[in-house]
Amino acid sequence: MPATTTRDRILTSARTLFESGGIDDLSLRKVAAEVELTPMAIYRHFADKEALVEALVLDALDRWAERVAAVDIAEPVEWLVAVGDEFLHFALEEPRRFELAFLVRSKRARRYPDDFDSGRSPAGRLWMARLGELRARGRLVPDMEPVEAGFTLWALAQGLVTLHRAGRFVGGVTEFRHFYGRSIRRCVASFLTPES
Amino acid sequence: MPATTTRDRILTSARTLFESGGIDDLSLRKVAAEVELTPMAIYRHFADKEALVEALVLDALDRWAERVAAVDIAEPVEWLVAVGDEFLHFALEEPRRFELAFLVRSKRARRYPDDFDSGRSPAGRLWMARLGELRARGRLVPDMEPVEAGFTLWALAQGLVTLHRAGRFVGGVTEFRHFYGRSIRRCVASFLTPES
DNA sequence: TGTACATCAGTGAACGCGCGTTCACTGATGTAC
DNA sequence: TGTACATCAGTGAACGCGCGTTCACTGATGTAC
Repeated sequence: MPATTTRDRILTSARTLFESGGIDDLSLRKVAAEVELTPMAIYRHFADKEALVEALVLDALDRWAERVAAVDIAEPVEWLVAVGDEFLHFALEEPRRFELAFLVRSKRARRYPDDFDSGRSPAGRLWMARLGELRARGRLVPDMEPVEAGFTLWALAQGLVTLHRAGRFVGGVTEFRHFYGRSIRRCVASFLTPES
Repeated sequence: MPATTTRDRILTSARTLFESGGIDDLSLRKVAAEVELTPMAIYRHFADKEALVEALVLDALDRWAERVAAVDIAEPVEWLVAVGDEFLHFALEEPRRFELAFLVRSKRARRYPDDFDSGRSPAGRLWMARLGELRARGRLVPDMEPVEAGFTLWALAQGLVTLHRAGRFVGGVTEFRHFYGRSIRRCVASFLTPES
């Protein structure tokens, strides 16, 4: 038998509920029913509903950091493209966790440029490092700061995913993947000076 | 005295409520209170709440089409950049209408690529025309379809605005405007072959 | 070794809220003959 | 010219729902002396 704490079981249920129907499907009463507890028991473990959601956001941010850390490519440009792909996979495979990490307004959300300049964001630290490397090698276009390049790439990825999620892209997922891949590559390329 | 119909007064109230607090602030009961009618009177003019929201979406899409149509610049590249700016202004000046036009999932939403290829979207017709012109002049990068360029630009703009709305951008609005402008210009430039 | 007490997870009933929508209706206005 | 009737905007009460959170409580477990 797994030694899960009640707190963990609450979190797991909350995540499951959120995954099935987003924030509208997440109510303390439903969580309680799944965990087979009284709604009030939840208050023993979380101050209120907001605190529970914050915990879910943290979990989602961790998951994203994990995914980024798992990208094992040395060449910085290829690494950036691969992380761009990872962003899409995250959005497609765990759409609700993606939503928690990137769409929900939360105190835990990362902010440009402070959290990235300061390395407070684990995932941000990684892409800042690659972009910094490129800059050191003189491969970034003049006047292009690493943090600006990263944020722009992020915005493009997020925009594409948002439009896809909002049903603005008619074709199937495969077609969207290709479109997304081309866009990201083009965007990365536009930051770079041609290799000598 | 203005000859407004009850339907119009309902729509106006609904828009006002939506503008103040988004979809959560929009209830038939509140609309009714503002119009000084019974909630049930609304059903005389709209089938149900969803129909009312659809009407708001249509209104927002019209507003966007209007704004795009008002951009009076002949040179296609400059026009594209100006429309990119217009997108930001729309988002900042009428954030809720922007939300209705670009973030709410709706049957009326424009879809890539059908609605743009077919000219069903009034705003889309305009940017397709400019990009088509650039392509005819051989100014688009090889293999770049006008509709793909347009959608990519849209995605970048939407991503930047989404991140800003989600509080991911720390600096003030002015700083964001500059960042946004640079990104859009770079993106447009990346679609173009250098002028001969 | 036994006992008094604090801690802590969880209960159960209730409060007060706002929601979309149903149903059967009223009363004024317009229209056909 | 008068009358019967249809149309149509709007009313008012009620239904049934799910929500977050309050309050006072129970009963088991651990701990200090």
